[in-house]
Amino acid sequence: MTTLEITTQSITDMEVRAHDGHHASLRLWLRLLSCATRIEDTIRQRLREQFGITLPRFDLMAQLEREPEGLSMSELSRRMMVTGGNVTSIVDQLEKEALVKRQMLLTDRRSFTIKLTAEGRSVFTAMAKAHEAWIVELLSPLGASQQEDLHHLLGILKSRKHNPTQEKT
Amino acid sequence: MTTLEITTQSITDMEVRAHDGHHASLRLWLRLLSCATRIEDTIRQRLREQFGITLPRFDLMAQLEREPEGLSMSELSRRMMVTGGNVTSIVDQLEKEALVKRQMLLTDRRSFTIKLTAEGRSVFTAMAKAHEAWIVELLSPLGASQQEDLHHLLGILKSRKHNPTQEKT
DNA sequence: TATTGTTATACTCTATAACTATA
DNA sequence: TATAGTTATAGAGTATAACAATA
Repeated sequence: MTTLEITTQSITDMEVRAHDGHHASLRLWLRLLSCATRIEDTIRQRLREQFGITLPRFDLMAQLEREPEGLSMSELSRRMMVTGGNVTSIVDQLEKEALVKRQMLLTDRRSFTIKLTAEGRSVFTAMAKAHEAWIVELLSPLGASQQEDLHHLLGILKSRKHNPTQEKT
Repeated sequence: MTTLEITTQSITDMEVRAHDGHHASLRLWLRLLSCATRIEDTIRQRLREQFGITLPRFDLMAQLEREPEGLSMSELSRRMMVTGGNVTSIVDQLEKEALVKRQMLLTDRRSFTIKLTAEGRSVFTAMAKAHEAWIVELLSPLGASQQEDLHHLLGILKSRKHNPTQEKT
């Protein structure tokens, strides 16, 4: 992409080389972002059209699906990386649709456990199946070994922690 | 990631293999999404903290920066893939800050051309420079040749068109 | 009639901060 | 005091649809 052409004038050869590397990184980033966004938008749209659900609600249900014992609000907040108030509203909506339930805790009356309802579990299973098929379809331009390569490269990229709230150097 | 474990019981070996491939695609997708989101969030946060600007406004300015002749509202809408009303509000905000300007068109009095102001251009240059350095930093876990590999693989992924509003097969 | 752009409205997600109840 | 969760508020981005002006 040429979205971000540099406007610097009169630079040396070394700087040119550095800028070339910079531009390569930029192009890579724009391509990465574009791939991810396009797939995400497709998923988002299909989830809404076919199941009347949003991605955050789907994600919250996915968190619960893998934890049959349920999760507390604060744990959901931590895992979904959003603040508590937002979890409250997402859980409210899902509870209104009887897809999840709040369960009192005997040990701590401030807290409770969020679980999928039976219906929530069954609905989620259907959604997850469709979701998985969409992903397979959308990634299909890449063969299996290419997907492995990509997985590996992204693993390296992911390995370095980005902690924007704390990192300073 | 194991976010979306399948709950199907009693499946045959072939189905297991298919599901393994499916799971591999899912894991790949979740990793891709996670990498993109983490970088994007970091960029978003730094743009706001250091320049008081949002990503869509930055993106709109980037579109204008590469088109010295300016762009119409509808062309901006097309390129940014958002509806017209949203472009109006983003341009309104940028115009209020004197970073872009609307310019009357003599040939069509319904339309006009959006351009960066001199200040907008200078501000954008500074932001783009910082932005580029952030990208270089955030992609630095990967070496140059790994970045090339990643770029290539994503190119393949991107090549297949996803047109969610039209595709039907 | 079709197109350009604006306005109005509504919805979702998000963060922040004040608040209640409990530990 | 600290923690769990809720509520209230505000802001951004988005889509849809009705609208005015012009082509």
